Amino acid sequence: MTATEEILDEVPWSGVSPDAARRLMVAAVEAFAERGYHATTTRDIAGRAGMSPAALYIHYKTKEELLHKISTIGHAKAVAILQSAADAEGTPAERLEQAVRHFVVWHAGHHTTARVVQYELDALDAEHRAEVVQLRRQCDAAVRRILTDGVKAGDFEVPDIPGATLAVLSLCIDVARWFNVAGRRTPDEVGASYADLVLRMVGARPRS
Amino acid sequence: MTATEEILDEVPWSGVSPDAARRLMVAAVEAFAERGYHATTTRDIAGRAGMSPAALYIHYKTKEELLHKISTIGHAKAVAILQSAADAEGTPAERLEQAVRHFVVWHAGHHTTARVVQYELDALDAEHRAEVVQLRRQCDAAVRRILTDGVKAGDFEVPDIPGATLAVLSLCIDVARWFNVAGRRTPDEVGASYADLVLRMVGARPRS
DNA sequence: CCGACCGGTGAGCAAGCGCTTAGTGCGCGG
DNA sequence: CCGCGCACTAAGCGCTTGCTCACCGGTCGG
Repeated sequence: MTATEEILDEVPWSGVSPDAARRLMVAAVEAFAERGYHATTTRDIAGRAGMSPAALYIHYKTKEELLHKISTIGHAKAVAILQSAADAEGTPAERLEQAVRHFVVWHAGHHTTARVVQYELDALDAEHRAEVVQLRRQCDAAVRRILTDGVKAGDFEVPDIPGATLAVLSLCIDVARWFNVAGRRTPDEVGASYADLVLRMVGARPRS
Repeated sequence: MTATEEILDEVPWSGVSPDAARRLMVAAVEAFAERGYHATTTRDIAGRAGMSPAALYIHYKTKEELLHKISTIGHAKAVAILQSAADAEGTPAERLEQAVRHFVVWHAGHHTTARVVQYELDALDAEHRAEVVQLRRQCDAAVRRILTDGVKAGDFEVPDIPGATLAVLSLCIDVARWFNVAGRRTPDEVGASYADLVLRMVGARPRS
């Protein structure tokens, strides 16, 4: 099994139990991704899960708690993907290639989840948002570490490492916005293409 | 006056009249950018404009019409920036540099407007959304034209022109999401930096 | 000097929202 | 075969929402 298949096979909330709570979470992810958090009603979520509106409140205190749980699970996965690439063996170019490819494959393959995770952050209340922002900083740190290593080794040519880190993450994250299952590109293709684009952005010397 | 200053000086809705309608539009842009379309109430918009809730409906039929007008004006500006760069004299690299720089300067300098324009599209009703999607296609066409010219001239090395077009626009658009006035970067700096990154992405030969 | 006009207001309607509560059906230990 | 616990529902509460409407005050042509 390839790393790509691993990323796509795993349903992010497979660890959520009981079954009814998971069904509600899946329904919420779909609804939030389609219409946005504020435009989604608790009745809509419960309806998609085949339950009455009140059932939601047996498993979650509020609608916002649902979003918070989704966001936390999603961000944890993002951090795991990027840190795993940053910690991997190999040249900085290989690690950056892996980071971007896996990160993009995840955003494309799970674009409904990713859309919620990346674009509904403002709907969280202050405390929960602060929690999630911490996880995002870890994403930033992982990418920055790879770039720094590459510059130190003389493999990358990057005048502004924080700026380049931001641009790389921004490029990958925005995949969740435009990726469309009906489109011609598979997650794998986008991942490979984006890895190539990013290596060029950081001025990686072609492998000899 | 530099092109950058021109882009930033012009308030996008300076052509909106009468004065009260413009004040309402400015208020709506701020509110939509801060909290999102669905989380913004008509009372909030009217309040920011210093008017009663009912005043909104003298100048706009619905809250959605306000969003539609904002979106149309914003997209028209985006199309103008990109087409102007595509039509400009100069090498493909120079035209691409100008397109990205001006587009990014606009997204950073008017990041509240840009956020609404780029991220609240789904809140439009079907007919209005279709209208705006047409304008977005023109953005795509302008960038694609520059890339095609560059490849034909042998100046760029791009294996997948539609894919690269998408990536370039995606990178620029996402600036509206993360750009923060309190941050250290000015719109000009981000624009210059992003133009450089994009030229690398398309494998532009360094100018001789 | 007047009355038509028009941008703006105060009050409020119908609908829909997040969430609660009293009650129901069902599985399971004794 | 009973009765308890619990996941779940029907009904609905209090509130906010987008939007409306009767009314008001300043301006201006005649």
